[in-house]
Parts: sequence; structure tokens; C-alpha cells
Amino acid sequence: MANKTVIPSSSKLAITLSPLEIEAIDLFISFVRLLGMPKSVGEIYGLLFASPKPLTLDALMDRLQMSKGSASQGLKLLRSFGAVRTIYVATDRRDHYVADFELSNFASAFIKEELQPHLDSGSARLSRMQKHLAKLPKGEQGVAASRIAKLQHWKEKGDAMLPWILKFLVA
Amino acid sequence: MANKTVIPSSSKLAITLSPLEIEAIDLFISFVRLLGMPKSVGEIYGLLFASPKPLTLDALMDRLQMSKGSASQGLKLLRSFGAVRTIYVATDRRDHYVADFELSNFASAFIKEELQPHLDSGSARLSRMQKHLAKLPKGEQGVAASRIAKLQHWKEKGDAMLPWILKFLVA
DNA sequence: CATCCTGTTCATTTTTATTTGAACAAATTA
DNA sequence: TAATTTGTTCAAATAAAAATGAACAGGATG
Repeated sequence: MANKTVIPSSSKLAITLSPLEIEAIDLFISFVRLLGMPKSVGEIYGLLFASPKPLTLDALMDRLQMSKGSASQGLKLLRSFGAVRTIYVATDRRDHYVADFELSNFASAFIKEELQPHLDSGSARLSRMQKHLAKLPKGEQGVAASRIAKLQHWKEKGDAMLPWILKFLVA
Repeated sequence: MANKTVIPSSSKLAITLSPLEIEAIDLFISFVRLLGMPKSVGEIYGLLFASPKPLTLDALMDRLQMSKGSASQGLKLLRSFGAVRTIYVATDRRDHYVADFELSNFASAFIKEELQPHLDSGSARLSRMQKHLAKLPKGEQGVAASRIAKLQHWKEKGDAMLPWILKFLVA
């Protein structure tokens, strides 16, 4: 069993991580938080991004002082949208991970999994609203109709913009 | 003191809200969650969006079954980026709120307050990284340099894209 | 000026999200 | 095939975010 030395919590990471690694981790933590993902995902990607060689799950746990469960789940998520992949390393049967450097993977996964579904469910919602509209008292129908039209307009704008953003990111 | 009737939790809202209102609230809850804002903010904006007349803080608390504190804080946030404003109503000294219908307010507030700061702090971070790079062992400098260059490229892309998105939204 | 009315703030409570670690399964090795 | 190594899953613990409500401040009202 590994000899687990107790470390003052404030400098937990400083001991095993270089300034450059800390900077990268810090960057990706705020990035993934922006996308509503757990901090641990940013830590993992940040360290892999900065690391010159592939890292195993053990190494990630060890250097990030993170549980096996978090590391495994974080890697699973990162793999799921192609931000990270495994690479074969001879004589070692463990999985070795490297970061993929295409920004578009991160961003387009977010767009496809978060934004797109909202826009897609929007059509059904708009028809439901039209139906409810008909049952409203006459006096309120005008206002409501114009607001539903406003929503429709927003949706069209969104639909038009997403493909453009995706293209821009991939380019 | 208002007579608070106990209502089965599953239909808490159904009693005072029309189907159209529920649909609007539901839509804006998922929208604000996407932007990392509390659900209550979506409820408030949703109800104001659907409401044909201005609503007071009391009315919002009442119809959304929400505490005074949440309503007040939610309105504060919504006001702060111009998604909601007060309107004068004679003979009633309470504040009356209406939704503003410019999508751009929501989105550009998010961009200016969340995305922009990240990109802006990026420059400082990149120079720090350059500094750390110099202190790295020779063998690792090449890899690290190319990754920092990658970050720089991403930042430039982001910087270029944001103004375009803003323009598109406002248009 | 004392009281009431309205809205804000913030310490506390509640809810939700994240992390942990032990149990497990699959694959490898002896 | 038994023992070991590796990675996943998920129930429980912990941490973080949001909601509550009581105390408060400022303005109106009698």
C-alpha cells in the first residue's frame, strides 16, 4: 500500500504540480465550470493538457489528490466528447490518457448536448403554446400572440446561429 | 398575514398559473439554468413574460409560491441586465415589473459578465505561462511551447467570435 | 413623529451537485 | 484456477448553491 503522507491542505497540489501545470489546471477549471461541468473534469483535462507524456488513472489520482471514482468518471466524460483519449504504452497494461487539442470537441459537445436539445424541444413547445392561446379570453389573445411570435423569432435566430458557431470553431 | 393554504406539492403551481404561463416558466427555467442562473430567476422572468399586465413583488411571491427574498434577489439580477424593468402604476406605490423582450439583454449580459472576463484574464495567464516555460528542462520546452501556442490560438478565436455573436443577437 | 408599507439583506436552512470509497467485474498473470 | 491488477459503479458523505424568513432601512401616510 502506498505510504500516504499527510499534507497541509492549502498546499495539497503545489507539491506535485509545476507552476505551468497549475496554471493550465486553473484555466480549465474555470472553463469547465462555465459549461456547468464539475471542477474535477477541469483538473483532469488541465493536467493532461500540460503533461508532456500520457498519464494513467493512478497518476491523475495521485497528482491531483483525487479519488478513484472522480478520476474515472471525469475521464469517462472527457472521453465521451473526445477531449481525451487513450494511447497504447508497451509493457504497461494500464490505460494511458492524453488530451486531444481540438477546442471544437469541447465546444461542439456542449452545443450538441446542451443547446441543441433546447432548441429542438422548442418547436413542440411553441405548438402547445399556440393551442393554449386559442383558449385564452379574447382580451388577452393579442398580447399573448405577440409574445409567442417573439419566442418564435428567438428560436429562429438560435437555429440560424448554432451551425455558424460550430463551423467557426471547427475551422 | 396571508392565509397560507397547504397544497399538494406536485400541483403547487397549477392552481394559480395558466397552461400558457406554465409553458413560459418552464421554458425560461431551462434557459436560465443553461446560463448557470438559479431556477427562481427563470420562474420570475417566465411569469412576467407571459403576463399581460405588470406584476408586483407580492404577486410574484404569491403566484410562484416563492419567498420574498428569492423574488427580490431574482428581480435584482434580472434588472441588472435589463431583462426586467419597473413601470409606474398610478395609485399604487409598489414597484410593478414588466419583462423586457430583447433577447440580446439576456445573452449579452451573460457574454459580458461570464465569457468576456475569462478571455480577458487569458492574456495575463498566457504571459505567466511563457515565463514558466523558460524555467522548464530543455527536453520539455518544445512540447509545452506548442501547447501554449494552442491556447493562444483558442483565445484569438474566442476574441474574434464574441463580437460577432453579440452583433448577431442584437440585430 | 409614530405607524405602516415596501423592498433589501443576510444568517440559517434546505436542496442539489460533487466527491468519496468500498464493492464489484473484467482482464491478466502466476 | 487462484491471486492480482485495473477500472467502473453506485450508495453514502461532503461540499456548494439556492431558498427561506426574520431583521432592517427608507419612504409614505395619518
